[in-house]
Amino acid sequence: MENQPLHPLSSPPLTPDGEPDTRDKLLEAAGRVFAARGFRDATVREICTLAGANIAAVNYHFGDKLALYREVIKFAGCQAMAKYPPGQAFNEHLRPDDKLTAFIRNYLDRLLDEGRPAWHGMLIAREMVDPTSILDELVTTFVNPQYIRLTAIVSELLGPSATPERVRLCVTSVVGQCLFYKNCRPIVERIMPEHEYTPEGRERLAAHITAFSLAGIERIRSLGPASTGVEPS
Amino acid sequence: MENQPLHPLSSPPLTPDGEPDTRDKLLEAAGRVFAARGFRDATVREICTLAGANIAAVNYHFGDKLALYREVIKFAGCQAMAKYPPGQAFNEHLRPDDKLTAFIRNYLDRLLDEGRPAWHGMLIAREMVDPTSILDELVTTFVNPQYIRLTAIVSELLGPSATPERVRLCVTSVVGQCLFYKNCRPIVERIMPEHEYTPEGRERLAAHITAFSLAGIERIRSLGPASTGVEPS
Amino acid sequence: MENQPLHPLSSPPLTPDGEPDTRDKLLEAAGRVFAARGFRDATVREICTLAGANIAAVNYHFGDKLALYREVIKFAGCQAMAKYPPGQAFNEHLRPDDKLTAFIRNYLDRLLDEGRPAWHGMLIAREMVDPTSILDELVTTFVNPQYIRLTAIVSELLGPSATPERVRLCVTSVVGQCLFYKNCRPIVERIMPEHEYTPEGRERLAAHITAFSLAGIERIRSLGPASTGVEPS
Amino acid sequence: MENQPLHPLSSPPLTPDGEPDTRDKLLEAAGRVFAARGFRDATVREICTLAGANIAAVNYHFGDKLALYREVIKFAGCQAMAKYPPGQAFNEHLRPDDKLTAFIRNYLDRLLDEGRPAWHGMLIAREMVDPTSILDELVTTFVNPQYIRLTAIVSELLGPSATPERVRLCVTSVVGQCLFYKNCRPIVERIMPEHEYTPEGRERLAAHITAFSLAGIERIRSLGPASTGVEPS
DNA sequence: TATGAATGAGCCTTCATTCAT
DNA sequence: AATGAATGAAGGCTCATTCAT
Repeated sequence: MENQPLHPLSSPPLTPDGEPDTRDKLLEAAGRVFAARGFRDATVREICTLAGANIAAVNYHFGDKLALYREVIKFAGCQAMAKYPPGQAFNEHLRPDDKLTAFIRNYLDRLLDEGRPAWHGMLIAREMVDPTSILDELVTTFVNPQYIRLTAIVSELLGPSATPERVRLCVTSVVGQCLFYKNCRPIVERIMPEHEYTPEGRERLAAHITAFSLAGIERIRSLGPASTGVEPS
Repeated sequence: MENQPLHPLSSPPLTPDGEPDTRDKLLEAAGRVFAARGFRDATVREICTLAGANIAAVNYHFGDKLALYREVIKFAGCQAMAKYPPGQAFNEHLRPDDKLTAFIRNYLDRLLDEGRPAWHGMLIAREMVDPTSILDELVTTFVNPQYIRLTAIVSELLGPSATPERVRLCVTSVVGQCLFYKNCRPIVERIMPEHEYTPEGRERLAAHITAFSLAGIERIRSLGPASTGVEPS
Repeated sequence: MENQPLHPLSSPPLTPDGEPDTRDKLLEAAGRVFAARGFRDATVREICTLAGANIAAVNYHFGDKLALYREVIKFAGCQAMAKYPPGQAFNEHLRPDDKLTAFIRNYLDRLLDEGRPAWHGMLIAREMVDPTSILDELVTTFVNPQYIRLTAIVSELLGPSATPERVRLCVTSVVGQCLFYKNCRPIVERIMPEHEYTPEGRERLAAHITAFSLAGIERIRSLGPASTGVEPS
Repeated sequence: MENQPLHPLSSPPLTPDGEPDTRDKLLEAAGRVFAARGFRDATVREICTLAGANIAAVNYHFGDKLALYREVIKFAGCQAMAKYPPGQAFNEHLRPDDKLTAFIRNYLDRLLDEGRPAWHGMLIAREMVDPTSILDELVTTFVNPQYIRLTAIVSELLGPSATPERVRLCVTSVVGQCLFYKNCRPIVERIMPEHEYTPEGRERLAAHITAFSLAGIERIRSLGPASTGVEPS
């Protein structure tokens, strides 16, 4: 809510010509501004100023503010995927628990990165609170593939007798633990300031979530066949 | 982003005098509008119209829009706590695992309620994305007591040898699982539409998270003394 | 196309309090600006400035520019009718040719007045070139009653055997002669500068059109029964 | 005010080279756009798009938007005259009343044509409401010759004793009847939808106006010598 | 010769806030 | 105690025009 001006810190990606495209500069600037202010609070003026472009540049290159927003989200999503490619997370030849380890590690890396790809998570988080028409597109492109992969891993760990509901619940248990540090960062910083948002902290976090989740999944598996996945203990 | 008008559904809380205070009507209306649109997108005009008050009423009664927002968040927080009092969640005489069961149940109820107290969670979720100066106050009043209680429960389950970091990680694992359904509801509805946001669904969800978490905590406990809670694999 | 500033010449209608309403001042100013520039070229800024009001006044009092335009047209139409009431033009007890005389006189007066009611004609003329959704409303309210009256008069003059088409053609012959001086004034001023747009000139014009039209109508009447209203002479 | 896209219906006039000039395509496109939207509402972008030319083509070929407008009006005027050449209307060997018949017929044809030459009338009509500096030029080139011819015809019909004012008034009576159907078409369509804007309708209309006007002129002639053309009743 | 990226002025509208009553 | 008329800053967007290529 309290606005402080954004400074042109990191240099935008240069074209081989040595000068970055105006379009790319706008994408870069818009990414930062949208992430910092949200769609509504972000102003086209600030974006253009930050990009060193004219006020009409957004309209010329993207049509309008919303179309720019769409492009930025796609752009940021691709950058995030490019910086942290799935790698071992999608390797079918690992042991099931190693698959989960790899998945969680990769997921947390992408989620908690501090660099430019961080926009993506920020923007998705905003969509969560203020869903836009592009949320569907976002889900299809970026969320769904991850969900399918994690479902496969968890299914394998739960064994063939697991009901779909149990699989689903376990999947969300894993994802929820990861997302907490992303979504609730302001609270984490206030209530547990000792938590380290560093690569090392991320590594320890990944190890914890993996251990915790494997135990949880095993327990659910041990409950045996059930219609609801929930029995009185 | 797409705005649809808010209808005056539930009658505002009447004062014993029979006529609800203009101030209260504003609080009521503002709660709904802020929750539906966010701070920035909410307009003073809509709030006043919904409250049946004059356009200048907000400034008259609260000073300005931000001050009204503060009041609303406190107001909504108290309502949420009133509707779902901690109950057994703070009962010291239960067995540790029953304490956790009670806590998770109570927390989920408050989090996923569909009625008026839902504003509170909505507003906190917005604060998470757009932290305001009132977030500190919010954390102190509503979040901290819950955090302390859950830390105590988890500490008891982990045993005396658990490091603070391990306690903290387990606490967030529990909370993260619960919050996911609140924070990421738009995604849940798209990617797993079979999930039921009903009292029954909530009950099954609580049972799952409790079982999953108890197993996770036991596993972490079994790791034995460690400085970091993470062992080299 | 060439814009020259409008000066606050005539004082707006004062309320009994001595100070004209802002709303009325806006109506007054908008009437002049719309008439001078057309809907599109007129700017809300100029209107507000001329009215001595704030730029947001239009939005506050009328909603938006188009709604203001609607009000202005109604306002101007009522003023025009008030300044030149039908009078004898609708008197049923006159001889038919006197009815026509009265009608043409009244019509020309309203059409060619130089004062504030002139906006009305100007605005209708603009609607003719750039029809807006309010043209229908305009036709119903102001044009239709006149058309019905003139049709009655002409019918009486043509006698009972006249076909509807003949009546219609004669009506438009009368109206067309009158409107020419309104619609094509810029051409009249260039091609026949000796024409006087004065009350006296109007009087002579009315006499001419009446004489010319009565002869025309009689001729059409004398053609006798016919299916098309047009026979080889 | 309500804009609907213009479709590239008729093929632009090809040069003998086989490929229409960009300049001509612009003229063609501009004619349609200016006629449909008016000078101000027409956008250079739409004109260029419709012409399949670059956005900068207008400024390159014509200097600016206004200069293009001038060219278009001349262009359209020549086309209209080419499609409906005066023919018998300027034949000196006809009987006076046949001259009038021919003139009215030719004038209505040019006025109410539905094809490309219709732009001309449309554009002149717009000039009537929003006179531009090119109106003078327009009057000199296209209006004046017609006016002179009609004046001659009417003078002959009125006889040598007719005052200039009487001649003038009769001329405008004739012209006014014709222009009504052009200028007030939106009203005609609303108030007398049975009127047919077809070649047959035009023929009947011409016959009516001719008969009506001849009678009117004869009546004025019969009034005898007078200084004003108007006698006290 | 012709293009398309880029400009900057200006328009309509929205909105929180103020002020006289 | 409360109102409603009025304000002014700012936002998104459009459009004719320019300029380097």
